[in-house]
Formats: sequence, structure tokens, C-alpha cells
Amino acid sequence: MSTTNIVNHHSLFDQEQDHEIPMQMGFNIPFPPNMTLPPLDNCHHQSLKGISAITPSSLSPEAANFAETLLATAVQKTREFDDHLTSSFGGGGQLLSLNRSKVNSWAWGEVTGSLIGKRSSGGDDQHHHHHNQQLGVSAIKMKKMKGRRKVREPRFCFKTMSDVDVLDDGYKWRKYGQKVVKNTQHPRSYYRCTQDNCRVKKRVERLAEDPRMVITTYEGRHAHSPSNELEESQTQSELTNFFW
DNA sequence: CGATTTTGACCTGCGC
DNA sequence: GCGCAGGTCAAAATCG
Repeated sequence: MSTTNIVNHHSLFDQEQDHEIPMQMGFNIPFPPNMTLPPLDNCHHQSLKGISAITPSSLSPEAANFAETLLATAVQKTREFDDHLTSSFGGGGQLLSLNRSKVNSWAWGEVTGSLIGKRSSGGDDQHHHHHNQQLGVSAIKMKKMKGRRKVREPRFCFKTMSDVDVLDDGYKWRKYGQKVVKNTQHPRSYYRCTQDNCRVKKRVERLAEDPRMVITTYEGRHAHSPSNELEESQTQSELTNFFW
């Protein structure tokens, strides 16, 4: 059975006083047919230390789209979960976002998932695909801090074998920077969601060890639906609508 | 002509 | 404090 690991650079912590609280957060994501996930694979790219990645084994656009959708969904679910947490613990307006922070001093949450064979319970036949597999994502561990609380926007990264750098995930992005990173031949590109008031960012780069692999990192959560649904291909549309 | 990309400057954190 | 590395800004260039 395949397993995959999505990495969730989740909300944080508190440097001084934090205690770890095991949390449960589960959700299932329809799994496209003809696509399998390879064994858990850790990403050792230096700039992504401590981050695991999901690695679709297929090179198909469907797989790439799925990967993006999966991650986006994970981000959303995680955020919802976090929001719930926040209100539950009476955080009030104590949350703030940090654009810059020392990555290493943060405690990353983790979301792990496993493939579970499961037949889609009929009914939903608007999809010509029959999602007979689902990716179950559950068991999140995170650290909660007491007192002043800082929360970093949820971040996810994954790598995909793809010829195109920017995978179409249904959202519109505007490039705002490009940087050559040390020890790599391929530059890293920075994108921001074009939607007003949406601060979601996305980083795309190629893995130095294997240029065929594209590493996509999302940061933040969209507070809106994909804006270009009308232009999406049918497959994407179906996938997207299913998720959102 | 508005939207997006390009690209060097600028900013900030971190290690020495 | 200094310099490096990564992230962002923004003016100019380019695109559609």
C-alpha cells in the first residue's frame, strides 16, 4: 500500500513556552484513477530542510493537477482546523502573521496520510472519473503556545516530475521575483496570487539533484475560489469543483 | 494600454 | 559589525 507524506508547515508555536499537543485532523481526498503514489519520499533539498514531499509517480498533467489540488486542499483543511483551534482556545485577536521568521526556530506540524483503497459510494457521477481511491490525511501534531501567539501561514511543498515549471492549480499568479539559489543551476521563482487581498504565495524551483523534478511550495491560504474557473480545462474544472 | 515579467537594488536574518 | 544568502520591491521592458 502506498503512503504519502504531505508536509504541513503549520502554525506555530512559541519559542519559550510550548508544549506539544497531539491533534487529530482527518480528511479524505479523492484519488484520481490510474495514478498511484510512490512510497514516502523525503525531500532533502537544502532549502527545504525538514520538509517531506508528496511525489506523484505519474508525469501526467492530471497527476500534476492532482498534486496541486491535494496540497491546496490540505492547506485549507489545515487552516480550518487551526481556526477552530484558535477559537476553541479563546485566542481572540492574538494571532499575527509573520512574513519573515527564522525557519529553524519554528516547530513544524506534520500531516501524514496513507492511501486507503475505497470505492466511491455511487451517487456522484458528474465526474467521468470514478474515484475509487482516496487519500486519507490524518493525525496532525502541532505545538501550541500559550500566551502571546504567533502563527505562520500554513506552508506546504511537494515535488512533481514535470516539464512545466508552474503547474496549473486553477489560481492566477503573478511573478514578483526570481532568484538564483546557491548550488543550483535553476532559479527559484516567486509568485503571488493576483486576487486582491489574497496574500497567498507560491515558490517554484527545480531540484538541483534532479532537474526533472519541480518543487512547489505554497504559503498561505486563498480566501476565495479559483478565479479562472471559466478557462480551466474540463478535467481541472471537475477536480476543482469537487474539492471546493 | 493594462497586465505581467524581468531584473537589479534593497532589505533582513543569520553566522562568523 | 560585516558579508552572504534568500526574499521582496519596483521601475523598465515586454506581452497580449
